[in-house]
Amino acid sequence: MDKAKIAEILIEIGVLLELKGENPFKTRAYSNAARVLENLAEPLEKVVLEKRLGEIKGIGEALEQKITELFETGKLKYFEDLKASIPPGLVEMLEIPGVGPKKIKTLHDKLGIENIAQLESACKSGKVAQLDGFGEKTAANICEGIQRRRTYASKHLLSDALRAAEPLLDGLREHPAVIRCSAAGSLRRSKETIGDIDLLASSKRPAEVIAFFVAQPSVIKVTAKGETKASVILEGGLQSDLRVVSDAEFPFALAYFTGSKEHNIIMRQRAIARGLRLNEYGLFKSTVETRDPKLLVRCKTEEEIFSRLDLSFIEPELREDMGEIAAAEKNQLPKSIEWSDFRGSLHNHSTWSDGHNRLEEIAEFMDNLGLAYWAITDHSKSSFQANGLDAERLRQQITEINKINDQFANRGSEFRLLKGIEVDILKNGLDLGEDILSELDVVVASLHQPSNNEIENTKRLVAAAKDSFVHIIAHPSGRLLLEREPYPLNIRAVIDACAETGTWMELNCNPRRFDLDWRHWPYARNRGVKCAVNPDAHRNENSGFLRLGAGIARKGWLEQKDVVNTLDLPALLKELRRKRNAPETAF
DNA sequence: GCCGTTTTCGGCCCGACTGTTTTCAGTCG
Repeated sequence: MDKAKIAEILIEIGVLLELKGENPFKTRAYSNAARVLENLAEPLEKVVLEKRLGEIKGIGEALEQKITELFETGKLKYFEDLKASIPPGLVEMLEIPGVGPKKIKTLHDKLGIENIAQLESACKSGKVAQLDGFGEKTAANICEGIQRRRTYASKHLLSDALRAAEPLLDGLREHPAVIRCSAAGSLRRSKETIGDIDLLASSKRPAEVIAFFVAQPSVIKVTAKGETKASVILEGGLQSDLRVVSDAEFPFALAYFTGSKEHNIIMRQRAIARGLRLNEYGLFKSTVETRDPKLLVRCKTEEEIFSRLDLSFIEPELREDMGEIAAAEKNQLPKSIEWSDFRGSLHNHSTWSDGHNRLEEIAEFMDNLGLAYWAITDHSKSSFQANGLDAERLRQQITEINKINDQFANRGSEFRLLKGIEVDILKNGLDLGEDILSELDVVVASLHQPSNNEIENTKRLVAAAKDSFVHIIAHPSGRLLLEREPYPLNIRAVIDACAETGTWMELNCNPRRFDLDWRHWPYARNRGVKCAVNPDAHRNENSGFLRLGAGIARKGWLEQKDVVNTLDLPALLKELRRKRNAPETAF
C-alpha cells in the first residue's frame, strides 16, 4: 500500500477516535503522522525496509507498527476493528456545523441516532431538544445545517470564493471606521478550495464595522454576531467570518487567522522556545499566556513578527507546514513567482475546436493584455465531441495562424500566436502522427479517456512524456475539483519520466482543475521538471486564470525560473526546439 | 499517541461565540 493511501487511513482513524471520545491529543497524533508521511522526502519503502520509521518525528512505536502493517499487508486489524465498532453514518454527522464528536456521542448513546436522516427526524420530533445540554435552538440549528448541507456544497472553488470576497473587502476598505483590512485563512493562502471566507479588519470602533458587515447586500443570514466577530452566510451558500481587532493587534491577528492551523502550532512553539508567547493579540515577553500590553513585543507588520522569531518572511501561500519554517530559518525560501512574470500561455483553445473566440480575436485580446505569445492548442481528432482537428484541418489552421502572425509583424507588433495541438494520449499512442506534430511550435498531450487501471494510465502518460514531439503533459491527474476524483495514476513515475526526458508538466490554472496539484510541485521541481502555468482558455476572459495560477504555483514553491511561460518569445522557442533535437537531455 | 539536555509522566496552542446554563461545555478556527 502506498503512503497516500496509508495517510488517508491514519486520518480516518483520527476521526473515528474523535467520535469515540478519545483524548484529542491522541486523535491529533494520527492526523500529524498522516501529514508527516505525505511530506516524507524519501520513498516510504526504503524507510520501512530499513526500519527507520520510528526515527521520524511524530511517529512513535505504535504508529511505526501500524504503518508497517499497512505497508506490508495493505490492511490493519486495529483499523478494521475500530471501523466496525462505529456506525458509518456518524462520521458524516461531523459535517453539520455546530455538531462535533461530543454531541454525536450523546445523540448516539441517548437516542440511538446513527445517521443524518435519523438525526433530522429526531430534531423535528422534539426529542433532541429534550436532551441535557441540548435545547430548542440547538435542534433548530442542526435542522438548518442539514438543510444547507443538502442545498450547497461545503467547499467552494477558489475563484467563486474570490468573487464573493472582493465586494466585501472593497466595502470594508472604504468604511471610515476601518483602518486596515485583509482576507485571511485559506483564501489568503490561495488554497484550491475554500470552506469559508475569513476576513480581518482593524478599527477603533469594532461595533460599527460588525454592523456594517452583517448588513451587506450579499448576506442572506447572520449566524453569529458579537463585539469583535461575526459570521454570515452569503448568496450561493458561502460562509464568511469577520474578526475586528485593534490596529496594534492587526499583524498578529492576520498571521494567526491566515494559518494554516499546523503552521500556527509551530509558530507558537517557536515563540515558547524563545521565552515568548504568541497568540492572535500579540507576541508577549512572558512564559505564561497573557494579553498584558506592557509585555507586548511591538510589531507593525507580519514581517516583523517573523523577524522576531528569527525567520525570514513566509509568503501566505507557503504557510502549510510543508517545510517553510525550516527554510525560513536558513533564509532558503523560494523567491515566489509573481503574476506579472507571465509572458504568455501554452495551452488554449479557439473556435476551431471547442473554444469561444476566433484566432484574430484571441491575438488582439492577448496582445492588448501585454502578453508576448499565446499558443493555440485545439483538441485533436479523437476528441470529436470537442470538434477535434485532424491533420488536414490542423494544416489549414497553421496557414491561418501564419497569416495572422504576418499581419502583426507588418504592423510592428512582436506578439505571436504559437501553432500547437492538445493531442489525445490514446491507448496505443498519440492521436496524430509525427509528420504533422513536427510542423507545430508546441505539442501538449492529455489523457482524456483514462482507464481505471493505475498501471495502464501511468504507462500511457510515461510513454507520452518520452515521445520526442511532446513538450507538455497537460492536467496530469484529470481531476475536477469538487466534481471528479483524479484517475488512478502513479504521479511520481510520470514526474520522473518528465525529469528524464526534459518534458514539461502543466499547472493547469483553470480553477476547476489546478492540476498538477501544488503538493507535488516541490518534488517535481527538485527533479528539475519545468512547469507551464496554462489557463487552458476556452474564451478570452479565461486569461484571468493566470492570476490564480500564480497563487497555486507559489504554493508549490515555484520560482520564475521554474516556469517556462515566463520566458520571452525567443528563449521559449529555443527551449521548445531543444526537446525535439535532444530528447534525452533534461535541461 | 508522541515527546523529553529541567520531565519516561504529564504535558500537548488557545480564545470567541453559542446555547445551555447560572458558571460552563462544546464547537470552531
